Amino acid sequence: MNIENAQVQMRKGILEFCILHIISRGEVYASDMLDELTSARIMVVEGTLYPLLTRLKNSGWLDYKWVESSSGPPRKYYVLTDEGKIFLDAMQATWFELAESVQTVIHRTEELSKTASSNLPEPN
Amino acid sequence: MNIENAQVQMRKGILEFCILHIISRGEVYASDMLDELTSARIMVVEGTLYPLLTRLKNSGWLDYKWVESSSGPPRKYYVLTDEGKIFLDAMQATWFELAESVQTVIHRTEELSKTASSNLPEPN
DNA sequence: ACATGGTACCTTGCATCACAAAGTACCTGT
DNA sequence: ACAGGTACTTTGTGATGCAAGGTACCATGT
Repeated sequence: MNIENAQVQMRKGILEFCILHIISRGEVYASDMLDELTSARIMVVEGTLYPLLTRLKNSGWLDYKWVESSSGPPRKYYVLTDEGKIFLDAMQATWFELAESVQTVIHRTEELSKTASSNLPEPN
Repeated sequence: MNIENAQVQMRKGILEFCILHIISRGEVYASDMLDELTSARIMVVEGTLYPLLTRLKNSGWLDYKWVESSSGPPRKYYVLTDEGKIFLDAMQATWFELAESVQTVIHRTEELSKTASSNLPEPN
């Protein structure tokens, strides 16, 4: 295991949440999402995004329609279903709770590192 | 896929970070960690924690020593190695960047939902 | 000595999922 | 017809969370 791998792990699940968010704004297709995620510094590649979209579609949270493009092959434009909106709300609540839990852990470490310093050898 | 599953996914990777944080405070054994994580409302079970500790140990970020208990079997007390401290710092930076990226996505959705309302059908 | 219950750590097997890589298909310009 | 760009799809691999079951140690009561 290395740091890159750990960073990837940390992003899992968050990705799903961010993609739902982007789709909630209105109809978008995959390349739109890639641009948006990249600009938010959340790196994703096609091999991750397309299977993820298919999974969300099969779960009933997304729907799509084919739209002809004036330059290139047709595109799948995705929208959130009503169920998807409910799911997104639940994910957002989970995100805030998780962020708060992590903050709790970080904060407690900082608190304890003050009081616990008396147990450590003195610095040079 | 269901909401519970999605919540589990979202927690992946974060767990590793939180466990390193807890160990960074001083020597602890697995049950200590479970208590601490539970009190921060981050649910973990033994089947997750033990393999994770083994992985972190094998990666060189943790070390442990056996300590006799006055009541029960001996315990493995874990500490961070120097490499582990560096890794923890990197994980913490990643966490803050990730939280900021997610905040960017949420914020942009809120902004666009204001201006984009003119494109939607009027409510009844 | 033996059984029981509690604590602590470990292992196996399964399902999920990110990702790389390779493939398919459509459109435009020359 | 061919080349190049865009868009979507599929296959295979490796990592890993977790449920379930297992092993081992200790203290207590009889």
